Amino acid sequence: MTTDTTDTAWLDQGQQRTWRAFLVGTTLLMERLDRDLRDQHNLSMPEYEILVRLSEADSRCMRMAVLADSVSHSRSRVTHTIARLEKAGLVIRAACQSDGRGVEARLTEKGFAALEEAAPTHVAGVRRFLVDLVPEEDLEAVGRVFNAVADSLIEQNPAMDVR
Amino acid sequence: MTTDTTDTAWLDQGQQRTWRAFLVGTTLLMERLDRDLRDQHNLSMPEYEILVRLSEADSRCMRMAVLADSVSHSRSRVTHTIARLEKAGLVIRAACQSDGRGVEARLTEKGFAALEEAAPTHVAGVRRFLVDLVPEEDLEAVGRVFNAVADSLIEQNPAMDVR
DNA sequence: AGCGATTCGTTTAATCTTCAACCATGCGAT
DNA sequence: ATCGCATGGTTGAAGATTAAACGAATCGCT
Repeated sequence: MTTDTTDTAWLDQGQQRTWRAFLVGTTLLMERLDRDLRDQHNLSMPEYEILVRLSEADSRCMRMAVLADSVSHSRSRVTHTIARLEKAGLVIRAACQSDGRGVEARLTEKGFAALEEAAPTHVAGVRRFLVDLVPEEDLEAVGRVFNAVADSLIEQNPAMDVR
Repeated sequence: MTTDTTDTAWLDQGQQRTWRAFLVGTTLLMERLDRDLRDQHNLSMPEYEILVRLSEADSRCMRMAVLADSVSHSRSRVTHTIARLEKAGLVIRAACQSDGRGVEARLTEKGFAALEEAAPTHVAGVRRFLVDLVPEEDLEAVGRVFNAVADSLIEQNPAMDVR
């Protein structure tokens, strides 16, 4: 924008540069982590994230809605993702005991094994392309910032296992 | 992961929390900015980004490949995005003078107007859900971090208009 | 108990992105 | 000149995500 007849509070040059670096950086980072997982372990990032959450849950099993909230994806999306994982035999679905509407997704042994295999690749990527690249205090700042962002965007969200 | 027979350099708890906050935060942030643009201006984030780049270029016109590099999207993706924008009349394509293979995308008046309309919405969102939420020095850290990330992931990329 | 409003999860279709194959042009060496 | 190869960009199909509509079960209230 050059001439400006609005009263919009534009970003200053530094903020602008930060914002674009963020956009480009995340685009490249996500793409790279995703590609590595796909090429080496036949998993996408979203699929991997789901497996991680399940692996940490009691009896490696979670309700669909809780799972959806924990990764901040839509329920529809999680339904599709779980469907794929189920087809691959990494997860299995079962009706929920306590709530007739509910469905629980449980990690299979095969799913757990797949996660164990993929994890080192993923973590190495996160280190190599992010964590090990910058001073610890900058990384901590990133943590503060995105916690604030997430908090400000989560309104009606009971499942606070998010972080 | 609980028991660990690998020699993988796992993330410590703080790094882990940072990483997850980043994932969840960016997911929610992007989704929100995208939704706002769509609802109010019928533009997606990627489309908006393309329009921004074009608006800043000489004669509001760029080669496809340069455009692709500048937003860090695949060429195929940019082809599709530009096709949509062209159908909407916001952009027009023309053969490149100097290089018979080349195609230039030029912002139309209508496209420029659409961008002028959408920009305040977008910037307000970036402020509200990111910039205004955190101390300036934390934001600057974010800039440093993602510049480093982008740099480390850009190898063979001649177009350095990225930032 | 019964009724309306919510919540849960799925489904289908539309939209967007990725992937692989492809043609045309330009470049460099011979 | 011409051959081989790299680059620029598009295409169509496959894959993933979003959006909207839906049925089923639960909850809250009376």
